[in-house]
Amino acid sequence: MVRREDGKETRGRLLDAALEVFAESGYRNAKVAEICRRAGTNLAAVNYYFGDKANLYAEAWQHAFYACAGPIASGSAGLSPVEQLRLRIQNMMQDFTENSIRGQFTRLYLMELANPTGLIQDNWHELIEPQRQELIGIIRKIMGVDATDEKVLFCEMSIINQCRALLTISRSDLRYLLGQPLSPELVSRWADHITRFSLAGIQAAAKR
Amino acid sequence: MVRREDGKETRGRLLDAALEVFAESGYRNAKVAEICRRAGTNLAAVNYYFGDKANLYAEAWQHAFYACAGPIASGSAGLSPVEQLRLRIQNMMQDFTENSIRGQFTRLYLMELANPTGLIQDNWHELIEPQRQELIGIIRKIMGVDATDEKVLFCEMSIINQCRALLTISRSDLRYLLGQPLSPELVSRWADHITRFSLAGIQAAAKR
DNA sequence: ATATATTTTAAATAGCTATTTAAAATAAGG
DNA sequence: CCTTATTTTAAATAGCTATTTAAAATATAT
Repeated sequence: MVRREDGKETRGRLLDAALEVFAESGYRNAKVAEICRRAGTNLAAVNYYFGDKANLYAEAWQHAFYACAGPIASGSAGLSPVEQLRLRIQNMMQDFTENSIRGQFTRLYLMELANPTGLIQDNWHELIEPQRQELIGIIRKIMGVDATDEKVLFCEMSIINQCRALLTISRSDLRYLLGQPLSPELVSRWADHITRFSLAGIQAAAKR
Repeated sequence: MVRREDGKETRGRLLDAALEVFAESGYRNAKVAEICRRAGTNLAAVNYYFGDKANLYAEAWQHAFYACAGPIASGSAGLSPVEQLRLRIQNMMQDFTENSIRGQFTRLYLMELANPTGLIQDNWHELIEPQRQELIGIIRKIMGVDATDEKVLFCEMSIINQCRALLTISRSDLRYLLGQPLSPELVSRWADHITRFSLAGIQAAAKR
C-alpha cells in the first residue's frame, strides 16, 4: 500500500479546468480533450480520476458549490434593506463579469437552469435556496408584510433576470446592444441603473 | 427538364421541423435524424435539399424571420406610450410561451444571443433592429427627450430581460421557482407585474 | 405508354469525441 | 537499491451522428 501524493494534485487541476470549461461551454459542448489540455494532463486522466465526463461534471459542480456556498450577507449587518439590495445587485453583477469561482459556479447554475442536464442530483435547488431566500427576505422587508408571496417572487425574478443578462448574452452581442464594450465602469453604471429601476419597481408592486 | 412539385412540399416540412427542433435544442444539440423524423422524411433528405445541417439552420432562420418580421405595432396606433408598452410586454410574454413561429424565432434568436453559432450572416442584428427600435421608441416617449441614450438602453434591457426569463429558464425550473406550473393565467399576471414594475422603473430612471 | 429527370430509400462511410487498454514511467516504503 | 502500487502515456477502440452513395421509386412531359 503505497500512497502517492501527486495524484491529488492533478485531480485538483482537472477539477479547476473542468469548472472553467463547463462554465464556458456547457456540458455538451465542453470537450474532455480541452479540459485535459488546460489541466496539463494526458487525455486519459479524466477517466482515470473520475470515471467519465458526466461524473466529472457532477464533481466539478459540487466542488464549486462548496467553495462558495452559504449566505453571503457579509458586512451588510447594519445596513437598511434598501442598502442591502443595492449591495446584493452590485455583487451579483460583479460576480457575473469576473470569472472568479463564484462567477463560474453561477454560470454553471444558469446553464443548468436553461438546459438541465439531469446529471446533478435532483435536489440541487436546495443548494441555491439559502442565497435565494436571503434576497427574497430583503425584498420582503422593503415591500412590507402585506405583500403577497407571489408579488415578492415576481420582484425577485425581475431583479435576478435583469442581472442575468450578463450571463445569457454573449460578450460580442452585449457590445452591440449597449453600443460599447463591457468595461467595469459600464457594469457599475448598469448595476446602479438596475438598483434604481428595481427599487421603484418594488415599491410600485407593493402598492394596492 | 421535368419539374416535380412534391419536392417543394417536403422541403417545406423539413424547414418547419428544423425550426421546431433548433428552437427546442439549439444548433449543436439538434439532431438531423430528429428533424427528419418530425418531417416524415428519410434521413438523407436534409443533405439532399439543403446540403448540410449548417445550411439548413441558416435557411430555417431566414424562413422564420421573413414569416414574422417587420414592425408589429398593429392596432396600437391611437394608444398612449404607456398602453403601447403594456401591450408590447403582454405580446412578448405570450409569444415566448406559445410555440408559434414567432415564439420559435425568438427562441432561436435568444439562443444565438447566448451562444453565437457564427452560421448566421454577420449582419443578422439588422434583422431584429426594427422591432427593437420600436420598443426603444416607446420607452423614449415615456422618459422624455432629456433622458440620455444610455438610460433608455438600460431600461430596454431591463424590460426584455425580465421577459426573457420565460425562454432562458426551463419549464420545470420555472415551476419550482414560481411554486406553481406555468398556466396562461400565471403568465398574464406575470406580464402585469412586469408592466407595473417597469413603468415605475422607467419613471425613476428618467428622474435626475 | 415511355422516357427521363427528380425524389426517396436503405445502407455504407466518415468524423468527431469519449472511453478503454496495455505498456511505460514514477514515487515511496522497505 | 528494489519492489510495488500508482500514475502517466500513446494508441486503439467504441459510439454517436452527419454525410455520402447508389439503387429503387416516382412524377411528369412528350
